[in-house]
Formats: sequence, structure tokens, C-alpha cells
Amino acid sequence: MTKDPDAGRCACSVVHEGAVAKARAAELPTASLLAVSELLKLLGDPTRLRIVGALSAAGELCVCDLSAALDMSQSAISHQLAMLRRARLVRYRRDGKSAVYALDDGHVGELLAVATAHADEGKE
Amino acid sequence: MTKDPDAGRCACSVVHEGAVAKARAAELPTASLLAVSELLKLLGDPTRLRIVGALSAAGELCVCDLSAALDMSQSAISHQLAMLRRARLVRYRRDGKSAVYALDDGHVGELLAVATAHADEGKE
DNA sequence: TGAATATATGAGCAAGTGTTCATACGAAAG
DNA sequence: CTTTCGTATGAACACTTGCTCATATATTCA
Repeated sequence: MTKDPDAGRCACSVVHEGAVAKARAAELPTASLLAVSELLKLLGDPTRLRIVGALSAAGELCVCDLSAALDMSQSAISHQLAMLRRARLVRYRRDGKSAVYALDDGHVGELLAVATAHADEGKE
Repeated sequence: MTKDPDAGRCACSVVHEGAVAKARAAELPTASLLAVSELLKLLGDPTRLRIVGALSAAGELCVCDLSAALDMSQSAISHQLAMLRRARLVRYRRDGKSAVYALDDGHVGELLAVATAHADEGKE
């Protein structure tokens, strides 16, 4: 036993046990926690947020459209779209040579609306 | 002119101009965009998400409580709390030797609820 | 005052992230 | 078939991030 499992944990003795128990009981299962945090992390990047916003406003856009609208390289857009696709936040469909993307459902827009309202409001 | 400003942008010619114009018009101002993405990024980390969840469930917790509830080092918790504090997502108050933290307002809980609903629902 | 406790914070490091560059893939046109 | 266009993707890179460790600050108690 070279490692103390409580190393650095909490050397204090005045823990509010009731509150801690309540917090522990309310914890999300790990899988849900990771799912939520990954969703928020994906939206917590300016480029991906702009992509989602553009799709929300325009409905459908091909990679080329997004590249033009955001003034970013096709490669950068495509990489980010791949992440959003893997997380099922966007869906896509091929139209000839183009790949046309759209938001997968309304939840993303709703989340965006709540977050924007918070950011616009509380902070001056 | 050693640099082409359109380098890598979009070599295609079939841009859907109407849709692109719509996307451009709907874009958030840069400051708002960054504020929203930073908010979401802060919540897009498992540790900070657990902290926010614990505070949401227990109301108020000191650093020591959080360290015990999440089974993480005091230093790690304190660092993350500093970030949440700078973003005004939590407020704190000193109570003797303890620093008692709580969520700053209801928006965070609301955001968390929407995100959790999305993550729990659509994806199996 | 001095010791002990609870928290804050700077430095350092391993791991992760977003972009560019080069290139491969897929569909349509010649 | 080959070429061209739109898109996808792997590698490499600078930059960021979340942790640990050590230490500083602040508050209470002897």
C-alpha cells in the first residue's frame, strides 16, 4: 500500500453531513453525467456555436455555405461538423456533390435559447 | 500580397446565397457569442457539472463538503470553484474558517435541466 | 503570539483541443 | 476511362485544460 486513498481529500472535520448526503443522493449516474457534459462541451466552442446558430437560422446549409457564412476553411468546418454529427446534434444528406446539414432536432435550439438568455441578461 | 485572404475558404461556386445571407444576418455579436460559449464550456466539464449539481441539490456547501461529496482533492475543487466564481455562476460567503458556496441564480439550474432532459431523452 | 484549520493560488505537467496542410473519397461531367 | 468539384479525414502543431504539489492567505483557538 504505497498510496493513501484519502490523500489530499479533506482534512477538515466540520463537514455538513446532511448537505453532503443530499448532494451525493442527487448525483447523476456517471453515464448521464458524461453525456450531459459532452453535449455542453460541444456547444461550448465558438465555432460550433456559430455553426449551430447558422443552421438554426437558415434551416439547411451545405459545407460550402457554412464555410462562406462563417468565413472559415472548408476543412475546419468539416472537422467540427463531424463532431456534431457523431453526437447526433446535426443530420446530413447528400445532394449531388454537396453535403447538406441541418439540426437534428429542436432540443439544441432550445438549449441555445436558454443559454443565450442567461448570458445576455444577468451579466451587463 | 503574400497572403490570399480567401485561401482555403470556399472554392465552390454553388453557394445558396439566400440561406447564407439568412445565417449571416442571424449571427450573434461576437461578445454575446463568446459569453454564451464560455458559459456552456464551463458547464461542459464533468467536475464542474458535479459541483453545480451538488450545489443545486444541497443549496449551500463549503469547499470541504464538496471535496467529500465528490471525493476529490480540496485543491481541485477550489480551482474549479474559482472559475465558476469568476463567471458569476456561484456566489460564496465566508462562515468562520469555511467558504460556503451556492449557485448564483436559477438560470444555471434551468440550463442544467434542459441539457439533462436532452441527453436522457433522444439518445438511448 | 503561535499553532492549527480551511481555503486560495502559482507552477508544472500530461492529456486534450482546434486549426492548417496534405491527401483521399465520392459524385458528376467531359 | 479521366478530370473536376465538394467533402472527409489523418497528421502535425500550437495552444488550452484539469489535475497535483507546494505554498500562501485567512480565520479560530490555545
